[in-house]
Amino acid sequence: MTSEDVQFPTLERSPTLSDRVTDSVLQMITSNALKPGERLPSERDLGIKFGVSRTVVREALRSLAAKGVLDVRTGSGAIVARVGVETASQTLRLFVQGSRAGSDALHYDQINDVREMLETRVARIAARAAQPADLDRLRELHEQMKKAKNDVELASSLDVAFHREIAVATGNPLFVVIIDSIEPALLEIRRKTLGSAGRPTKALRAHAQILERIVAADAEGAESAMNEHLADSRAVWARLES
Amino acid sequence: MTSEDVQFPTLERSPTLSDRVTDSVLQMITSNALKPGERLPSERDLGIKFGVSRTVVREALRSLAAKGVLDVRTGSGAIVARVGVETASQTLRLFVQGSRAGSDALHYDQINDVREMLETRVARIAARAAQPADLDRLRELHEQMKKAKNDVELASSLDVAFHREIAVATGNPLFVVIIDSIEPALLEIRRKTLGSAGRPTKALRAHAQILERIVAADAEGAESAMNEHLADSRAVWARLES
DNA sequence: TCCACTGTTTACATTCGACGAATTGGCATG
DNA sequence: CATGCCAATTCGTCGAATGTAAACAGTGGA
Repeated sequence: MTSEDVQFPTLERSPTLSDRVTDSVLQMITSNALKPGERLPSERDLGIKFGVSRTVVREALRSLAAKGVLDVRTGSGAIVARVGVETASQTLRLFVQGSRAGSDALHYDQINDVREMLETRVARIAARAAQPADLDRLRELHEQMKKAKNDVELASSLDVAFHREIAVATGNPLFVVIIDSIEPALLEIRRKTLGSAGRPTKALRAHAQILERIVAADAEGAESAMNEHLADSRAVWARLES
Repeated sequence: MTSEDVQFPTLERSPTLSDRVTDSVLQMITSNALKPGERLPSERDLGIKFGVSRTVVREALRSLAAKGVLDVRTGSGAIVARVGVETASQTLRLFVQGSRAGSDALHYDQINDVREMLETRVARIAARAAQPADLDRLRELHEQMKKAKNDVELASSLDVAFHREIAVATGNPLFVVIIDSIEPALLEIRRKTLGSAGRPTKALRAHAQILERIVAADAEGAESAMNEHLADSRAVWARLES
């Protein structure tokens, strides 16, 4: 009898030792057995507990630190951390960037779909949730953009930053992370559209109106103002692309 | 004058060697100097190039692998990869989970804001973008959920999976990642609301209508059907919370 | 000529041991 | 009781050695 009817196990790409340690520790964290702020045993002790060398433990901890769930510092040890906006944003940005190539590429229209969905809703929510400090920052960014009217590069950054700040004003970090993920694409678009004649002043006017509606806590008004702004922006982009 | 109004710089503790190597390689990747599919030099060679030990290189590569930008396999080497949906979703989920505790906690209402924003728009886009295969999967999930009416646990999973599949049907991976990030929260909610009397059949009816509108490629109809479904779901939730 | 097998080489996986550097906490001193 | 110093802890980095998996190239047979 040859090996014809043997059951081939679903050959699980043998996880490396450090992968297994990573999963194990990660699961302890996600299951809340280890809470943020808590300190893990030393690398040496972990190695003993898992029966692996310290090198393996180090690589596992290093992976978790890269994911943002651990903060490991010299002399102190590894501390369970909460994944911050920066980490989440970075990963999502890498995801978007990576998805923009290849056959199943993320098309510009798809990013724009996300943007429209996000920004209209964000404008609405910001209008009813913005705190005084948020409004101050928005005003400040708007003023800076007025002054930077002739510097396309700087104006683009400020433009995108203005939109981001509206997301911050909602008080919902998820909105911030999402807008961060498409930030490079937005910046790219902005650089091109702002070069178009008359765009800077028009964009400034639109921003002024959005800001005014947010300050007035007018959710509907803020949303429709943002909607117009986006529609206009889209029109300019369509003209440039052709 | 004491140290009352001095600006304490966020003293950046000296980046470790492997952190610097990580940044260096990551920058090569984001700047497209290294394209997806390309192979990096061996760990040994990298160590020589950077003037560090192989251990340091290994930890750096391991970090990048955790971020999803590298795929390192035994015998072959490290290959630049595109960050996949799974990696992005995982990080975002960890972010959401971590944000649900503490004083600045992510409140349920905030997750619901994201959900409403996402699902209404997703339903609309899916209606005009869904492919036959997507529709098949949606129908299949719906059928399964019909059968699982009495198993709250299973029905909850299928319910959430149905919503996720609508996001998949848009063909836009960003929507999928976003819905994945709030999946645990959705599941939690579903488990509770589906326990309520009469909910299962009502949810099934709503799903049937959404599915029908998507199949009919009726964007407006799909959006409003989803809107009703969400409003209803929210009402049940509000009743349960009080 | 083409294909399958096999041995070699390359590259990662893991271990051990050692030393340096940063942090912490306790202890001695004034 | 406050201060400053020392010692223990823990991570950071290095180097060498051995095991394992994948790719490669050469060989023999059909």
